[in-house]
Amino acid sequence: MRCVDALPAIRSSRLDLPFTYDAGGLSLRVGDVIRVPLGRREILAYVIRAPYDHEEQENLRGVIGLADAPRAFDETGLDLARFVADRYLCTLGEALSAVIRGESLPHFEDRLVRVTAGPDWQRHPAIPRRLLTLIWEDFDESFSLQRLLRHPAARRIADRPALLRHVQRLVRSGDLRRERLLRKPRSHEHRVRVLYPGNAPAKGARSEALRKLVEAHPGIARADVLLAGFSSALILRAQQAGVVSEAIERPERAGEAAAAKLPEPNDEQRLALEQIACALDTRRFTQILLHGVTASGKTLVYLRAIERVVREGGRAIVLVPEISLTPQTAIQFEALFGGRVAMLHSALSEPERISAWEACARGEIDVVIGARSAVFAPVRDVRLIVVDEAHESTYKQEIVPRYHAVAVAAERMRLKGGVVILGSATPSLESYAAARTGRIDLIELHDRASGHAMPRVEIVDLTHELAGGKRAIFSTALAQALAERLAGGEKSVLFVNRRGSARFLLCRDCGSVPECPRCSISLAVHREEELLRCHYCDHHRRIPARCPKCGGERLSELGVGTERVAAEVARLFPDAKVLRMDSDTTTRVGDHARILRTFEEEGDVLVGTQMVAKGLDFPAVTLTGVVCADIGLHLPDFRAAERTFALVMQACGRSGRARPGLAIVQTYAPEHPAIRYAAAHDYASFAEEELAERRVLGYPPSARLVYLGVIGRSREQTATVAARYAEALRAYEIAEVLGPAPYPIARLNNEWRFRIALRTRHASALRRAIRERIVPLAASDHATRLAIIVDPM
DNA sequence: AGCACGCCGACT
DNA sequence: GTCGGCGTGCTC
Repeated sequence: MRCVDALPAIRSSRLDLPFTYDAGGLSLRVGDVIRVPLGRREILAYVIRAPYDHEEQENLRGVIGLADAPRAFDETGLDLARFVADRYLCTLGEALSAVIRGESLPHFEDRLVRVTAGPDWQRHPAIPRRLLTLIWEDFDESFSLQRLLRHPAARRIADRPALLRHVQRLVRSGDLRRERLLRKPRSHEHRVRVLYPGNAPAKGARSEALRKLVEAHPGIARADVLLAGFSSALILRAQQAGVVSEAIERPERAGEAAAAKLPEPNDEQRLALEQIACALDTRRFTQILLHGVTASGKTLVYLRAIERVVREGGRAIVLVPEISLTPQTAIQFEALFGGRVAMLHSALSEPERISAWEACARGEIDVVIGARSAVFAPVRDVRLIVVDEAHESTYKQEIVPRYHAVAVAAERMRLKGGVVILGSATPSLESYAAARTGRIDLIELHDRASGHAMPRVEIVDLTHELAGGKRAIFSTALAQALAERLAGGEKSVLFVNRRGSARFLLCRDCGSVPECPRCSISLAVHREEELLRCHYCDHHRRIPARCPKCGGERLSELGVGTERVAAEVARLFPDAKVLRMDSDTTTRVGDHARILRTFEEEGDVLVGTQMVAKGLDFPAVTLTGVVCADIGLHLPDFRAAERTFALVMQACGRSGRARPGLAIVQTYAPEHPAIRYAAAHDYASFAEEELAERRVLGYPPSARLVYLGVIGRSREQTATVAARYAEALRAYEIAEVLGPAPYPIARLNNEWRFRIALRTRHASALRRAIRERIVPLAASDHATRLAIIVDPM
């Protein structure tokens, strides 16, 4: 009999088993989507083992047929999902959800059809009248169950299980009829909306800028233009006026002379490229840490290395932390590789995203650029994966499947005998330690490609500065440096790693601080919106004029954020053009680029969170200030020092990229190694010292770390369950068990959270123990959830 | 995840 | 006596 193993297309932490069906005469491949019976239902399932012969097996039900859909994944995708499931302790189905573009696959949709003109109120005393009115007055005659469950009004009436009960009752009484519909999304040819210059002259500066961009890159993707900060309204107007024209095209192969467009590498870059070429030629798995100071020209190394891979018939993936921050880099790639490059970013429409993914699977794409999920792109013959800014924590996915893209990239190249390049100015200590011991190769770029020196860094000790009760945001040195730039027409960038205007509101009379009712955290002050906001859930309320506790009027705002700093600059320098960039001001596609453009054209001071540290490369910036380097330094997180070091290094790297620059770092801890060494641009010394510290404390890379989060509504119950898991693990003696202890934020969204930290040198044995002993325990506990975080960031 | 089965309290 | 609550358990 021809058997086939298939995994139900149900995303659940239960039901982790593949089922075997009778394949009949169907020819099926791994990743095909099939229709199969399961219990009394028909469901969709993914083939995870192609048909194989097996002696007569009883009770096997037959595959109904192939769903009319593109293949959901290929062998590589399945291998990577297996790796993720094993390494990060999730089910195969959960791991596959990262590999599969769910939107492009068929799915069953439950639909409800109204049968009666109106339900008999009396017959359904248990169903809220408002729900009946909603269904019979606001919904169509036929509607999807999903829509009802998501409808805001319905959610206000009852929670999901209750709504399902009510619906079931209406179905049974005959007022509603259930239908199950197989929805098939259509498959897309890879088409891209592109822009060409038109004949009409542009009117207006923005229109002119758009025309220039399109003239420089005829055939540029519309999505790239959006990302570059041009609004769709502006593009539409320019089209109507004939300044640009739009076409829908099938991307073409780039010209042969691709390499000729690239600048010549300098000596260091040439050496790096030779080493990469050697690694590629061995066709054996190699990881290379490309440690290059900011502005050392790592991008040119990437471009040339990829160009070589593609020239020899291979393909490449480029991972970037966040494309919207670096649209210019992305445009460089497109200019070089033309239609053979697929950019997976947030400005793409859903069909564009699907079509790009499918074009990868069809072999039309040589170079994929995207955020962490692009590591799963279904391209074949990948010989090189570049991870830019590889130390960034955005490569770790915070939701299930909680994978790290760098680990997945390494696994992918290990399977294929390819090369991973980890590019960074401040490598993670894990990768640096691996390079030091020779487990991965190391290439260093010491010089800025521009030839300019690193900026001079001044540390300002705020404990001295603010002695005598002086409370200012800017030290004398920073205020003066700002004044000088403004007088000289140069630009400044100020970093504050906190958004809003203040971290909390303090009553000077009774000492109380307004806290989030759902989380154990103080509410941040947002002056512009006049709101107190929780940065962890969406709770917000008006800023009170008096203390809600005691009615006192002496309310202070403590802990500065971007808003407050921007306001302070405006107060001190009323003529300065101040811009602010943080997640509050960059909610739409293109906002980053728009703010940066305004800053370049007319801005004097840019105030922002860490996000301004990337992709900002303006010659006129000669001053960067870190307003308070200590934010984050004392967090209960073993990476606190590493993060602070990286932030200060990045911040300093923004200054003086074309002229001599200055960086001022304000801190209460001037002697802290993270700050001292960053100011000296001395990565190696910082790494040595921090690695020694990690060794003593048993933190990565000296040991592997796993967090088990136990989360539930009841504080006592959650604590008890967590203690039970910890006890069970202590009995194993394969890991040091710390805790359980409350999370740094013990309550989030009305749920209590306890954490067990596990430190071990036997990671795989620990994973097995968790999988075999703790996961089943957690599955049977209804009051709590278990979150497993392997190798936390 | 669905959907059965199965066992206890309040209504026709 | 039924209806319907939700606790376990199974689905190739």
